[in-house]
Amino acid sequence: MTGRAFKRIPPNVSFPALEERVLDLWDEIDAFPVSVGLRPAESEYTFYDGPPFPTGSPHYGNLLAGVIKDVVPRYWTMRGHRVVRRFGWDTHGLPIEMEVQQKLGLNGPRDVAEYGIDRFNEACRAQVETNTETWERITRRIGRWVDFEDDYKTMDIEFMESVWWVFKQLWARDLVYKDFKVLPYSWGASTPLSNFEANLDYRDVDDPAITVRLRVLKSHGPVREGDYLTIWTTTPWTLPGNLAVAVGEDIPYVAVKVDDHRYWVAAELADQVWPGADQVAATAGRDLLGVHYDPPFDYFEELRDQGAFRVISSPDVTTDEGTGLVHMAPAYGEADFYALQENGIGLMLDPVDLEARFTDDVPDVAGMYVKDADPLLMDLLKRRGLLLRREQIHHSYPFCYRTGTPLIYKAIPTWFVRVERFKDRMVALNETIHWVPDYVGTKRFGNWLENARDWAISRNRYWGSCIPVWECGETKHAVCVGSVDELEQLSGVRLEDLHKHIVDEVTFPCPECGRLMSRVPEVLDVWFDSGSMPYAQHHYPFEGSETFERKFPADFIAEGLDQTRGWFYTLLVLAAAVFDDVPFRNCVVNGLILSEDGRKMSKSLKNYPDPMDILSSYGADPLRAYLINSPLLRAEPLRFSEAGVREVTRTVILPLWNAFSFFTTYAEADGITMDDLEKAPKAADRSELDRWVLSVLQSLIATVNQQMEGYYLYSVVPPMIEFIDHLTNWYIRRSRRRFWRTRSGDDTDKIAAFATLYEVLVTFSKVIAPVLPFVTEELYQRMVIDHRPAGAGGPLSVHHTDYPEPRPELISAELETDMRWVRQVVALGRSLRVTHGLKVRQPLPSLTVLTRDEGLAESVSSHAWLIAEELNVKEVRVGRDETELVDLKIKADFKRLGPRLGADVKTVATALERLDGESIQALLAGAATEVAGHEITSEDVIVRRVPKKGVVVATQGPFSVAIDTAVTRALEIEGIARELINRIQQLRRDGGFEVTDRIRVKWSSESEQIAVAFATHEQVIAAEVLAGAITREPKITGIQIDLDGTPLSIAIARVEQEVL
RNA sequence: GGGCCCAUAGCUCAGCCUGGUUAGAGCGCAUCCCUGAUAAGGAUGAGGCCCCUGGUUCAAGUCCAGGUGGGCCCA
Repeated sequence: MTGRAFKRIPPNVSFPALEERVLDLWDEIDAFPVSVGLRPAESEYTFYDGPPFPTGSPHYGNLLAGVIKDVVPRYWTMRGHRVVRRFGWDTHGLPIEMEVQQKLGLNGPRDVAEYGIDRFNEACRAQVETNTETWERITRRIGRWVDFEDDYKTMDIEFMESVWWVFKQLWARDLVYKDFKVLPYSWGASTPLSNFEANLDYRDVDDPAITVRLRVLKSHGPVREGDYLTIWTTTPWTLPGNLAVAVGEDIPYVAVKVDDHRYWVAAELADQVWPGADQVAATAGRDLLGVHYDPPFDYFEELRDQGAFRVISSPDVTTDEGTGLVHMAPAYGEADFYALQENGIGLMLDPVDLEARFTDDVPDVAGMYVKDADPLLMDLLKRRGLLLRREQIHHSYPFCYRTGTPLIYKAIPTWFVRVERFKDRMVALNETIHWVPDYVGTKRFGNWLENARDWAISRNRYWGSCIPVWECGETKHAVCVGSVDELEQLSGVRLEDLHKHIVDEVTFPCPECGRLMSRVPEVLDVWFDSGSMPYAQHHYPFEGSETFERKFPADFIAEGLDQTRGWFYTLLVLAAAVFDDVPFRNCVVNGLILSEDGRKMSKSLKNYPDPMDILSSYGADPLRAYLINSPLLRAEPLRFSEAGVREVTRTVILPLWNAFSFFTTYAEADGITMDDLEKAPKAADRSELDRWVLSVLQSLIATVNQQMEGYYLYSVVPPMIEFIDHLTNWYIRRSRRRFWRTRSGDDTDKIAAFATLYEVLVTFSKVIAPVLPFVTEELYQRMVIDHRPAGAGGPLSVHHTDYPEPRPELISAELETDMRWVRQVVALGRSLRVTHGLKVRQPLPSLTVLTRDEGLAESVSSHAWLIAEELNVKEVRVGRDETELVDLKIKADFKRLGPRLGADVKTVATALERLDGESIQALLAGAATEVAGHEITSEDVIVRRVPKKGVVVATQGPFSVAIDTAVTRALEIEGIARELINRIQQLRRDGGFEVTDRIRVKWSSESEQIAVAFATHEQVIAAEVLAGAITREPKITGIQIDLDGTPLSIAIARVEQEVL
């Protein structure tokens, strides 16, 4: 035990500076690794880090994810589990490639090829390394404990080899296939984009819109040879790729006669396309099916033999715009592609290369960029007599968010995972995952799974994991390679890097024909990396199988709502396909952080404060609590506001700090030591206020544990704020005097108070430590570590301690209820004083609580002294007869009567309101009354209390509070004495006196009242202001004070204690 | 176009699942108080077509349908 007294902690503090010191302390004592190592390996609680792209610097979204991924592991660590936290880096993919392209001044794949894929990929690798530094700095600053040394990067060979293994598992289960897919395609980046990427940059632009006629070759049903089909398109460049025209089977079509020609068009659009023209024939779309026509261009005439150039059916045809006959080019529209396949035209025709230039198959425009070819193609159509109309349309069109070039839709050979085959299993597995909030899992993610489509996993890029498939150019035989060893066996080459520029060099003979096989050119979607991380981070199954098995599935992951289709999905796809298991058991999903104006945070708009600035002016603790205690944790968006961060400092951190400062101030003043606290009576024997605050604390612990166990992080901070209110605005406020009682024979109560506050502060620090790791650490260091005897063992950090668990023996529901009533009575009493202009310093004779509720009456009378002291009244009475001061009004209890009386409830309610006082009394006394034909008892009504005119009464719920305002002469004098105390205290403060300084008071005044007050209450005044002597002087040069209109001079001076 | 979510005080949000007749909190604002925690703390007050329109019901902020506006994801 240590006999060293507590040292005063000043109330003013710079939290950011404090946090920096705590960070250094953590480094010094290896706090994070020790916190992991302290817990037994068998108790492992697994957490997967969702790897971020190390592009740019981290934004609030990353910080939020980081905070959640810190709070939960800190909690479970304190609950006794080992939580290993490896940082993960998502190092591949378009974001990095684009960053590097810009840096190197490369525009698109042609430049990359010229620059050299090897040099390019190495540049990407270097870029990743440079970006990681900022991340480490800000992650450390926000207090996130995560291991940057034992991290994993998706570009490490071990990781990439496991990805190959995962791919091969799919391959072996026949879950991989190759097909065309029409994708948004950026010719600037020479790559297909995801739909998400395609949506990033829509712009309003002008495009051509042309109406074209196609000649019918042969009569067919209502259609005659020489008729024309009318089609409409905004992408003339797709016309050379035309293979069919689609109609809706149930859409009515008509032929109109113009200049002796018959034009087919949807009936609904006929007037728009051919205003005023005569309709000479009509039929349903289904009768047009099979009509042969002459294509707009004749480059691919030979395809007619394979079924092209006829009218087909498509459910996607609408009559919203155009002509109701839709030009179909399988390479440039997803709907086109499927419609043609459905109609047995399995052809692919794509005369456009990967840089969006026409191939030599279209000699008229060969080599031209497709959009530039539009005018030429239109001229050609005109010359062929097919162009009916040429207009401009203003519409929004997608652009590549990276290169700013217009996107086109284009069929790309693509590798797919057959997700549809096992999606039902995924749905079933998902039902076993605990999602917070739950609707994200059941609705949003569940629905998404039910509609899951096969996953396109290939990308035509450079910096990524390779698709480990080698193909023979001759026989098309394909071999999937699942490891470095396997590749070595096949090729004799042992690779030490698995990136494209290395792997593509490796070839081996085809087992079927003996010619060389080479790797397919595509790399994998980066999401394949992310989804493989449970296995690949441990280099499973090549090593670490035991580790992997222990850590799969994860107990907990957390990411943003936008990952529903991203990480959450790919994790589940691969886990379900390869292990038939869930990849994680609990998932916390957070919402999106918007700027204060409700828009997206945008670097270019600068509509939000820099995260690092917030951290250095407010600190990490308030930012963490602000983010955790926000709609974000319900997966709803938050408008980020600096004021919100400040608010947390004021409502949570400062009060806690003030309580801490209060304790140390008086502990120092009194020379309190740990030895003293050890001698405190045990909790059950302490005063009621002590037992109450300990009970409230235990209840808080129960609540917080329950919420944390359910991952309901959003329910954690509000009860903590409530507790802080109980602690500071009631416990400390009402206990203050107990802390500054001077040393005497019986210090038991004072020591009990100190011990209680000590226990509360230390325990509460542990409770809130996962959310506010810094300030709680400081408190723990000063309160616990500084007073630990040299050589004694024990946790070196609050984060090494065990999380508090509720001690039921300390909880008293009854006491908590009592105090709730007391605080309500006090609130009403305060309100009465304020509304009637009765200062609290003026003592009043009495306060009366009126209620019919016996329990409430009991609570109040057994705590009368508390209320009296707080409200400065001489006596607190409890009365049962409310009618002296309030009028009782009753109202129907609709909730009870409604179901019983149905429509009659209204009549009864009206009748009840008209009841006279006597009947009300009788009813409330227990008599049943007949009202409007129904029997009504006191149970059926709600009582309202209205203060009578002319009394000082306030009511709330089941009780009323009245104050006697008659101020006697004695009370008036006492009030003045309290004013005097107040002024002298003010002088002490202004004079910069220590709370322990003794003083001498001299005063001078003409007022008899003041003289009487000093004389009558000299003892009290002297004791309150620590004055040894109070003397009246005829005239002094003290400070002039105006006491409610009466002039007064007071002078105080510090005196040595001996003088007392 | 589809799925999911959101809309309540000037601002940020509870309440809605389980309907009940005076809709709450915090911030901000105004007025005031207290202070042996003092660059804190507290009280009181003003401030609401609970997005709109229908429906169900004795009764709708709450349940249902349809709109409007916003967000995320997907077409």
